Amino acid sequence: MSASRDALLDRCFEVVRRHGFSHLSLREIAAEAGTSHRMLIYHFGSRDGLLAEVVGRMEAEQRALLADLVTGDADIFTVSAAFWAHLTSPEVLPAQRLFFEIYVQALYGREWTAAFRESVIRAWEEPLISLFRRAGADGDRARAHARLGLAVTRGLGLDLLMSGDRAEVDAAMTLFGELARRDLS
Amino acid sequence: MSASRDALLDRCFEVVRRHGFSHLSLREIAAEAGTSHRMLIYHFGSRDGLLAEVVGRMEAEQRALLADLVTGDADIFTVSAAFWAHLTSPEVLPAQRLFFEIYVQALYGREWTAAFRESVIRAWEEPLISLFRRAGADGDRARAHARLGLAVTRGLGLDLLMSGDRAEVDAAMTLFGELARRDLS
DNA sequence: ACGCGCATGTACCATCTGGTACATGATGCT
DNA sequence: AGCATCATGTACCAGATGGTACATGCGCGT
Repeated sequence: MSASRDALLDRCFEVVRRHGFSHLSLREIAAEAGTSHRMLIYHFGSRDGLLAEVVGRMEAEQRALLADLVTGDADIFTVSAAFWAHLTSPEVLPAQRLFFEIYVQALYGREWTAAFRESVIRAWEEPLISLFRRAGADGDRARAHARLGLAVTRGLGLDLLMSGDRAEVDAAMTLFGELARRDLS
Repeated sequence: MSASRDALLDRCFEVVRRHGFSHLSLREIAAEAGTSHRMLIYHFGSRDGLLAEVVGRMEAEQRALLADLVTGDADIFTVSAAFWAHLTSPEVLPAQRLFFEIYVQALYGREWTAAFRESVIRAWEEPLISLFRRAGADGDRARAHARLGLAVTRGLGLDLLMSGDRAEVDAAMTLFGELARRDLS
């Protein structure tokens, strides 16, 4: 794809990451990204087209993160801790709002979220299950642990975003780590 | 407050519960509720005013539910099970989308979500903590359990809404129940 | 019966929306 | 040098948006 298009998408992604999208018009996104709405239509076809690509960018980031984390022989506890530390770091945390904003649009069945809908649960399932298997859980239990761990991460992430109570949310995550560890050994 | 206004708000709440709000204009909400946008402005002042009242309605429902659940001498496990059963019942589950949609708008600091922002974490904290205390956890641990339990409920609720995998999500919730119970006895 | 306040309809407003038409500048390939 | 492709600007469109002005109905207390 063309370089200018990529650069444009980068900038739009940054804009959306910072401000969200649901209350931003095409023109506002364009202005914030330093271009005209005409250009966004030209490159992405429509507002939804642009949002679909932005979502794609976010998915790609998540996949990269996942690949980064499960590499090598790290166990589930190490991976979880690194994942949580990453998600709640000051640079990444604000971007989590965007994740949930997209999530909600996906729940309403918006077409441009199709790819997101496919990946948001499934992409994490297999890698997590195999990590839990390695930690000693059998089939169904590993699956339940995977699902639960992901839910805890997202639920506590939401709490942290809303409340800002980092210490208390971290304490809850630590508690969960204890509970899970106890079950697996 | 006037009866017609209340009835109108009821209907708007139903509309929003079913379809969400972020992609609905004032006129569309009005049409769906069987009135004119003129009337909504008249009664609620503005679109945001209407949304603020809708959010108030949702908060009231949640408070009523909470009061209903913690009544009497039920322990935390009974309460949690009842809460989860309620949230995931076929009538209530779709309305959860709305909860998360409001949540996201609150994360972006929309003014009409002020009341929601105040209550969404705090209203649940104290009652849950005292339930966990009764179950044998001391101060900080009870607090961490409360926070974690709420996060699990919301995280798994999100998962269920997205994936529809009721059996697997229920299994994860059951697993969490086991883990927590083991810690508390 | 009358008046008053709540409720409602009609018509309008400026502004913004996503999207298009058309012309023109750049940029590189042959 | 000339041509084609990509990129971009300007101007426009029909329709929708939140909100307002003004008139008018309807029902109740007196």
